[in-house]
Amino acid sequence: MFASIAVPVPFLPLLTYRVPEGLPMPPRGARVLVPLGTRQVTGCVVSAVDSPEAGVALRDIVRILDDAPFVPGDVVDLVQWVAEYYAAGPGESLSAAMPPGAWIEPERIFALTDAGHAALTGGSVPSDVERLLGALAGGPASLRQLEGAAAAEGLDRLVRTLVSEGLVHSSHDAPRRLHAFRNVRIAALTVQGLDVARIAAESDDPAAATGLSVRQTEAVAVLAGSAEGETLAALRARGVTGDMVRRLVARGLVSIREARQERDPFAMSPIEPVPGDRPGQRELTGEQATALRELRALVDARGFRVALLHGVTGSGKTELYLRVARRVREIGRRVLVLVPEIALTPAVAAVFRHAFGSRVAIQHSGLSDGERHDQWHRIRDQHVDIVVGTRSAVFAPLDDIGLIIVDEEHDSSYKQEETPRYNGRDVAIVRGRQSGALVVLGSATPSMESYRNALDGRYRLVPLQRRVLDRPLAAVTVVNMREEIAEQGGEAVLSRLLADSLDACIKRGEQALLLLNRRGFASAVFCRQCGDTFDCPNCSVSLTVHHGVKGPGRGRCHYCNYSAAVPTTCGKCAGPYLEQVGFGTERVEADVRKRLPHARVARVDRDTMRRRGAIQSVLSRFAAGAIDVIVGTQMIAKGHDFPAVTLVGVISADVGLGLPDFRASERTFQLLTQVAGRAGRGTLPGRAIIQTLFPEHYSIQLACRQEYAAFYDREVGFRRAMRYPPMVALVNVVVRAPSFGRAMNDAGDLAARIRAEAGTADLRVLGPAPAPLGKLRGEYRTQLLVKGVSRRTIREAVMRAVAAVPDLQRRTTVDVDPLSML
DNA sequence: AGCACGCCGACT
DNA sequence: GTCGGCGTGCTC
Repeated sequence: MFASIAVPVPFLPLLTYRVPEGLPMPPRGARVLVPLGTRQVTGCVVSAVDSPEAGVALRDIVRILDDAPFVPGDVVDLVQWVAEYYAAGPGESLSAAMPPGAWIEPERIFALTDAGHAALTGGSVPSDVERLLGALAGGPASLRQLEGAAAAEGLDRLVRTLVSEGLVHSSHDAPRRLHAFRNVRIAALTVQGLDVARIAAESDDPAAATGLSVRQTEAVAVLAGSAEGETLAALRARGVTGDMVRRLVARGLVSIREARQERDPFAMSPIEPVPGDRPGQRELTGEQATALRELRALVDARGFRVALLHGVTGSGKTELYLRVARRVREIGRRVLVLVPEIALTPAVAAVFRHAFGSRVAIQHSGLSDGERHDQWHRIRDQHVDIVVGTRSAVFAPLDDIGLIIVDEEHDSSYKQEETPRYNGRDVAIVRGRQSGALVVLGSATPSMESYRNALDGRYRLVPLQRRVLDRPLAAVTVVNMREEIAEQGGEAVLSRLLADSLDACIKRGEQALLLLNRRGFASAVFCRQCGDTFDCPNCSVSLTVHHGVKGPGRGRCHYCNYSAAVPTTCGKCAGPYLEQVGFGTERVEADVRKRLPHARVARVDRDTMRRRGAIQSVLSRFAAGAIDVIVGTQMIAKGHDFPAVTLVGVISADVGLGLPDFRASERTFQLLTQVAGRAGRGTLPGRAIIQTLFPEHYSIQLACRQEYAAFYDREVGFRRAMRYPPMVALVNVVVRAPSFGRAMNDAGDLAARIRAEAGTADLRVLGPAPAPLGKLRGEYRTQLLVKGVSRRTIREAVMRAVAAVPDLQRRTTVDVDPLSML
C-alpha cells in the first residue's frame, strides 16, 4: 500500500510514501508523520496509490496522526483545485486550509552512540567535542537543549560532523500533543465530599463536625455551591489554594478532571449590532422583497448558482443576507459568509451572531492562534451552522453548504498576496459549484469580472437600486485642488470648502470622516539644490516622513520597515535646502487640529491601529459621540455604519490614479463610491466633498453621480482596447535577482521560453520590464505579463518554462489573475 | 522552506 | 591552516 502525500514545503509536488506492514491505509485528509530528507514533517494524505512510479526509493510513513479525515475530503478537492489554478504547490496550498497547530514538526534528538561513549572516555578529543559529548552522556537532547550545555557558536555544524563520524545518533522525538486545545482542571466534590458538605452545612460548628480545618471546610462549602465543579483558577480567585485542593483530593473528598476549554473570540470582545438597527425585523422594501423571493427560490432549488446582488450603499444588503441565510437553515443546510476584513467590519459577524446565536463561528486573522484553532475544530465537529470569516474561511471544514455569501465581492483583500495567491471570491464560486450551493456576490460597485459575468447571463443579476427608507444619497461636491493651490499657495491639504464644512458640521454636533489613502506626514524629502531624494536603501521608493509623538521625525520605508532620522542637510551636496513634499494622514490630522482646535480628532491607519482591538475602541468612542472627526486611510471606508456622520471628505482622490496599474480607475471609482455612501446613513442628510487635481476624470465624475453602469461601459471599452482583464486572462510573472542585470537577463530568457512553449496558442508575453517596485528588500525585480485566452495554456507554458531553468523556480513568483501589479 | 554540501575569503 | 559566509541542489 502506498499513499500520495502533500507536505508543507514550497514547490514540492505530491510525494509517494509506503504504508508500512501492520498500519492501516490512512484515510484521505488524515495527517501523517513522514521522513523528508533529514527531517520529519507532517503531511496530509491526498489519495491512495496502488502502483507507484518506478525510479524513486520510497520511504515509510512513520506514524498516522488521525484515523479519520482531519481535513474533510471536499476541502482537499478544493485545495487541489487552488494548487493547480494558481500554480502553487499542493502542500503550501493545503496550508491555507489548515488550522493553527495542525502541522506538527518533531524536533531532532541527538544521542551518544557506543563509539561516542568510547571517544568520550578515551579522552583524545578536542575540548569542544568533549563538552558536547559530555552533555549528551546524561541522555538524549535536542539542539535547543544542547545550546545551554555547549557553546552555541557553530553548534549545528559540530553536531552534524559528529553524526557523520558515527559518534552521535540522530532521531526525532514523538509529538506530545496532536491538537492545540486548551485544557483546564476542574475540581468537584466526590460522593464522600458531598456528605461532608452536608454535615458541615447542618452543623453549628462545621470544622469540628467534619474534622477538617476551618479553611478546608470553607473550601468544601465553596465547591458544594457548584454541581459541575470549579476550575482551579476560579477557586484560587475565591481563596482556595491549589495546596488545599490537593489535600482534599488526598482525603478522597474532591476529584479533579480535565476538560477542554474553548477560547471564545466573542467572549473577549462582545459585539452587539448597532443599536436602533434591528436586523431581521425591519420591513423590507418592495425591491428587497423581490430580491429575497428570487434568492430563496435559488436556495430551495439546492443547485449551484451565482447571483450578483448589486445594491447601492445603504440599500440593505445585510438584511437580505440574513433572511436568505434563515431560509438555508430552514432547509437544513449550512452557510458560509465571507467579508473582506472582519477585524474592520464586525457588523456582519454581530448581525449573524445576534440572529443565530452560538452556532455561528468566526474565522479571521485577527483572532489569536488558539481562538482560530478552537473555532476551526468547532466547525469540523459539526457544532456550527454558520461561518463568518475572511478569505481563508472559504476553506472552513463546513459540511453541506447551501449558501455562500461574498460581501463586498470587489474588495481587493479577497486576494491573498502570498502563495497560494488565490482570490477568496473565486474559490468561493468553485466551492459553491462543488457543494451545490447558491453563491451570492454582494457589492455596490461590482468588480468588472463579476458584472461582465452577470451581463453575459452566467450570474443572476439581482439589483437593489434604492436605499432603505428612501434616504437620499449624499450630495457630492468636487473641489478642483489646482484652483485651491492657486488661491492658497503651496501645498493645500484642506480646501476652504472642506474646512468650512467641517467646522459647520462639528458645530452642529454632527460627525465627519476624512479619507486619505496614504499614511505618514510627508511622502518624500528632496534637496532643492541638487534634486537628491531621501530614499530607502533596500527598496526603490522614497522614505515616508513620520512624526510619531514628537521630534523632527523619521523617514520610514513602508515596504521593508527601514527607518532613518530625517536629515537637516542633503546627504549628497550637503546643502541645507531640504523640502518635504506630498502629505499623508498624519499631516491631515495635524492640519485639522490646527484649523479646528475645538474638534476632537482621531486618526485611524495602520500606524495608530497596531494594537489588537484598537480599531474597536476608536469606533465605539466614535459611535458614542466622543470623537468628532476621524482621519483615516481606506480602513475607515469599509462597511461601517455611522448614523451621525453627515460629512465625508476625500482629501485626495488622486492617490490611486497615479499608480501604474490598469485597475487604477476601477479602484478609484470603487473607493469614492463606497466612501460617499458613508455619509447620511442616519436620519440626517449627508454630504461628500471630493478634492482632486483631475476633476474631469471619469472615475471621479461617475462615482460622484453613483453611476455604476456608465462607469462599467466606459471602463470595459478601455479594457477591451488594451486587452486587459476581464477581456483576457492575465498572469504576472516576477523574477527576483541580486542584480538588475541578472533579473533582466533571466526574465528575458524566461519570456523566450514561454513564447516557445506556447507554440501556436493565442498568447502574448509583455516584457521583461522592471517591476513597479523595481527593488524590494534588497532584491531587484523584473516582470513579465502574459495575456491569453486560456489560463490553463498560459499557466502551463509558464510552468514548463520556469522548470526548464535550474534555480529559477525559487526566484520566480507566478500570479494568476493578479489584482495588484506591485 | 530546511538542510547538506561545497566553494571561497578572512582570520589565528 | 580552519571558520563560517552563502550559492546551489534535493527532498518520495
